[in-house]
Amino acid sequence: MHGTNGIGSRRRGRNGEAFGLSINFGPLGSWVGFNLRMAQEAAFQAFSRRSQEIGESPGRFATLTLIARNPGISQTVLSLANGRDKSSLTPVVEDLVRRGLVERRRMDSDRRTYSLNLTPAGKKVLTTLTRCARRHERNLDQVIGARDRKRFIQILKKIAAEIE
Amino acid sequence: MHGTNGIGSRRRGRNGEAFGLSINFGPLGSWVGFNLRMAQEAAFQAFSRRSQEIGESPGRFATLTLIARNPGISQTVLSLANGRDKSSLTPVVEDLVRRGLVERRRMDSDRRTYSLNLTPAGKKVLTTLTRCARRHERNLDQVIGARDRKRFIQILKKIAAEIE
DNA sequence: AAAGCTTAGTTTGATGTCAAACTAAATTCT
DNA sequence: AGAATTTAGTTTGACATCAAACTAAGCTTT
Repeated sequence: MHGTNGIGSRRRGRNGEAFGLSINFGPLGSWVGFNLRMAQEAAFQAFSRRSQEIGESPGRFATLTLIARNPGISQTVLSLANGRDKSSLTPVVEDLVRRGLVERRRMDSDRRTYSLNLTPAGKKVLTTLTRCARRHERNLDQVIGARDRKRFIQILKKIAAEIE
Repeated sequence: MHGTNGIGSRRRGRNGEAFGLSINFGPLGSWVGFNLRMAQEAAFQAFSRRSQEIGESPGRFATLTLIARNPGISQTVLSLANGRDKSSLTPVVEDLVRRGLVERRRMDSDRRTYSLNLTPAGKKVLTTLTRCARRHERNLDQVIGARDRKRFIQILKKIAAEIE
């Protein structure tokens, strides 16, 4: 605490941490919630820039990966896996289908359910996006350090799974 | 990697991690970006629920804290500290002023700039919110574990500051 | 001191998101 | 079998956010 936290000290980070002014963050500096948000935002922005360079929206990446890894997955399951509400998925899938990256057909067994699969074009786009994501990850790894990386991810998973 | 990651195993988490189905997360499971997003989302939802119980929006909390700790702060600096675009702050400040939690007056030295301060009512609300946030943090601490907490926050800060 | 540049904040338009209401299909109950 | 309930996906309405264009005030340069 008095851990004012070093942020106001001199950085040229992208979003919120650039200023020579010294800000008093009070308790925020030592709270997980706030730092989690700042880190997530920064990482997202970084990936966003990268993926826009190759003309794709960053949000499509997890969606395409999940479809690739779980062929025939339904929208509801996909939205759960992806941590978004199913209603958010509707326009995303629409867009992916429209652009010919995903194929979507009703299940025979249950005609409410859609079955999603990547098209060859979708696979190709995913390959490109994955390369891009790998560079991004390598970058994050450098910041985190190989020593802490595994533990760090473990904690993130634990938070996602267990927080009340 | 083969760390398919344990998520599909059995959880009742709030947002995206509840399902008995086993999903193949592919590389996502071991990537920082994805796990960061899932953790942030879960933590945010948890705090959101708590703060709504006391009738406040979760986003107001950091804003009020920063104003309290930096009396007379300007909107631009506040938005930087908070990691949001200055344009996002406009309606937030409007709302806080309207509800009598924040006082905002033009600076004498530079009449473009606003000078923000908490009103007594604002201080009171912040006290309540802070109590609520402390409970939330205690909860997070339990999940993270005292041993790793400090290092974990350090890494989050590092990501926020250094990621390209 | 007038012209041009910079800065603080607002407005506008696009996105992404959630939650609740809705539709249609499937299942369960009696 | 018919009614009631559940489930998959869509629609709608609210909100948060960003980025770019804008306005007004201040600063700089000549």
